[in-house]
Amino acid sequence: MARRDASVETIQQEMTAFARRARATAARMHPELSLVSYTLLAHLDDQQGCRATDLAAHYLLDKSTVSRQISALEKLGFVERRVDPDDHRVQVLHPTAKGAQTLANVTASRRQAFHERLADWDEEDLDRFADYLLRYNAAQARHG
Amino acid sequence: MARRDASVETIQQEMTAFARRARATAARMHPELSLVSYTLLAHLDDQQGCRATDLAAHYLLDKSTVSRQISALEKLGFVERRVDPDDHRVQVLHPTAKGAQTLANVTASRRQAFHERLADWDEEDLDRFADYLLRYNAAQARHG
DNA sequence: ATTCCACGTTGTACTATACAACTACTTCAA
DNA sequence: TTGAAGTAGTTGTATAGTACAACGTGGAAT
Repeated sequence: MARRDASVETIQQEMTAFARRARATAARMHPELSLVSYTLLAHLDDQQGCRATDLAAHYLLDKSTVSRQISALEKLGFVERRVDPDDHRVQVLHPTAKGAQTLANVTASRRQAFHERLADWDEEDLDRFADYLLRYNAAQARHG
Repeated sequence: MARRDASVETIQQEMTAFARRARATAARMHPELSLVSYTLLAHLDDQQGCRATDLAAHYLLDKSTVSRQISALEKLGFVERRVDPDDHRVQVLHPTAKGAQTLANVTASRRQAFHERLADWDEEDLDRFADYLLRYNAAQARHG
């Protein structure tokens, strides 16, 4: 049991340390797109457009937070709103061409940073690490 | 190379997803001690006291940020300042008895949450996951 | 003794966030 | 078919965390 406790303790400490740094690191690397904006824009790109409400539900954010983030992305010309013809309350959000391009640049640069950090890992370790993270996040989603 | 790319992509996505949620989760679980306060207080406890400058260096925070965080912890009665007799510019920071007690409570509750999330993992996986996180964070510290 | 450096605080500004109150629109049921 | 209830989104307000710049005070070195 002692070994198990030690592993859990390390996992907790390291996940916490990572979380503390993540925002600042992202901001330093990509001043043009904060971690939150990046995530929202990536989701729009991925889903081929969706509603603000969907973003809020998916990322556990208040709808007012999403509303303001989307306004900011719109001011930057990265997102456009298309009113749903079937329901005039709804705005379907899409990345603009410019937004998609910026997203692609940031994604490429993030990807490169991760590749550099993980350059000396062998494939088996990478594969297992990815699985562990998926499993951990899924458990967190279930247990709060 | 495709498998390697896929793993890196997953690691990136999952680390990002985790980072986005961490603060809010911590705030929900422990309203009395934010993630940042918790971390700083834990460091003081761990180090048997240290300077504000040391905290700033260790956590890559501006000294003004640390100053305000420490002020808040002091107002809550969780931290006390002892002026260094050898250098009157320096305040050595220590958790108070109350601060240490609160820290112990939060730590216990965090530990339990992690244990629950990781309950169905076997020991070998936990051990490897802990190693991977250490290795990842060490690499991030080196490569920014 | 003067200049330079280190430690910490305070003023200011910005971002992310939540909650509550509101408007506009849709749906459903009497 | 109309009125009640619910949904989508915005805006007002407040808070936390953060950085940068300017500052005061105290130590160190030439």
